[in-house]
Amino acid sequence: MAATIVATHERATAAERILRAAVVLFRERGYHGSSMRTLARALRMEAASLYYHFRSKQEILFAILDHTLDDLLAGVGRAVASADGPEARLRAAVRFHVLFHTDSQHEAFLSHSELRSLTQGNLRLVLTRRDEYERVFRGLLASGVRAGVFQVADVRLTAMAILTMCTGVATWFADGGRLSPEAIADRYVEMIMKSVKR
Amino acid sequence: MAATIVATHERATAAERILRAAVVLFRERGYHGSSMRTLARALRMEAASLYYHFRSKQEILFAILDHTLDDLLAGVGRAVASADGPEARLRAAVRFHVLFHTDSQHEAFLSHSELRSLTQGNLRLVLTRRDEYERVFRGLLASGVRAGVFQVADVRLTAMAILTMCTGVATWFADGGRLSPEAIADRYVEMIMKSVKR
DNA sequence: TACCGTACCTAACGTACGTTCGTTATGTAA
DNA sequence: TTACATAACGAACGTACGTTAGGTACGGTA
Repeated sequence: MAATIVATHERATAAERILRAAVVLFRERGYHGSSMRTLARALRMEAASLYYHFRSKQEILFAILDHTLDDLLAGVGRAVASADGPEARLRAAVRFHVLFHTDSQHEAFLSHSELRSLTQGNLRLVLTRRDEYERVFRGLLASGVRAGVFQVADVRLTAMAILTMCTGVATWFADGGRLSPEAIADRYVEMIMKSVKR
Repeated sequence: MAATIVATHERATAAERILRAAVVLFRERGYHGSSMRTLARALRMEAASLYYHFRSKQEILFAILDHTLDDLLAGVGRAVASADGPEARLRAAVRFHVLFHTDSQHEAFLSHSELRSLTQGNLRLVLTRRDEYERVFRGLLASGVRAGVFQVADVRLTAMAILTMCTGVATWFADGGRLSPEAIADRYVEMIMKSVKR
């Protein structure tokens, strides 16, 4: 499945452990609601020690979002390449998108909710690549329309609707809840295909 | 249309002006990223003066979310009552939901993004009523399924998908952008109806 | 054995936070 | 004129913030 920020199994480096703890903390209390001291406490360190691994709190947030975008772009690329034809490709892309938002739920959530906590320069870097990600979905829809298999009134709007719908999964999904990630992905794929098919 | 927190036209009371400025500020920088001094500056007051109108910063956030839920519940009630039959009712509810998220964009955004900044007691109050709102949509879907006009694999999941999709509008909608609120609402209604119809 | 980089520590810096206090100016009713 | 309510003020409280400086223990390498 989608790679998380770090390999979960091997012995993680200190920087990786910090990023993972920060993801959980930022998700729970938000970037501005989390302090370096709280983050350090979760790692049984002192706040000052964090500065050996990261230059600033902002750099930690940016690293999280940057790695998450790496995974998103690589994952959707793999998904699209694994299928043929607009319909199968959109299915694969949507499926990946949903599964990413359950597997890397917290990272994915932060990638949307904490954009406003980025400095201007970091925000630009993140937004550029997020646009790239969105363009993939617009492209899939457009080629399906050209091929005559999809019927959508507005490609841009539909892409946005699909993405925000799946992105929303990260806000309510609960591990061990009623539905498995696979079941959710399957149903989301069906709903979306039904609504875009000619 | 959906009532905003305060009447926009008449002379607003100080408390109303504070809430409106807080909505904009919290939306831009988040609750924890906004200080009472910054909020006061936006209103050309001193931070201390805010405490004449509100007991605490938390009370300001809660007031915003509480009023927003008032408007949401009242609005969806009106929408549903204005139509007959599961299909027309769902159309009306979705339409209202989308328009609320363009008209009261910032309030709506905060109602989702700043839940985690509420104290435990305030969170409980808000969540209880948000559940009530969600139940309306589940009820509409379920009665459509019973009537044989809808076909959905999982009512709960579909309701969640619909709501988060429309809620997402508040994250990207831009006043004066390419599409009017009405156009967005119309298209969202069509996409959703297409995906739930038998 | 001497040294060096790694990974942490304690202590402190200056700043900003939410909030409280006592005070003041203005308007209104008795 | 007195009395009170309203709505604001400046100053200060104690606490917490992000960050920096300087020091220490340790494991490996020359």
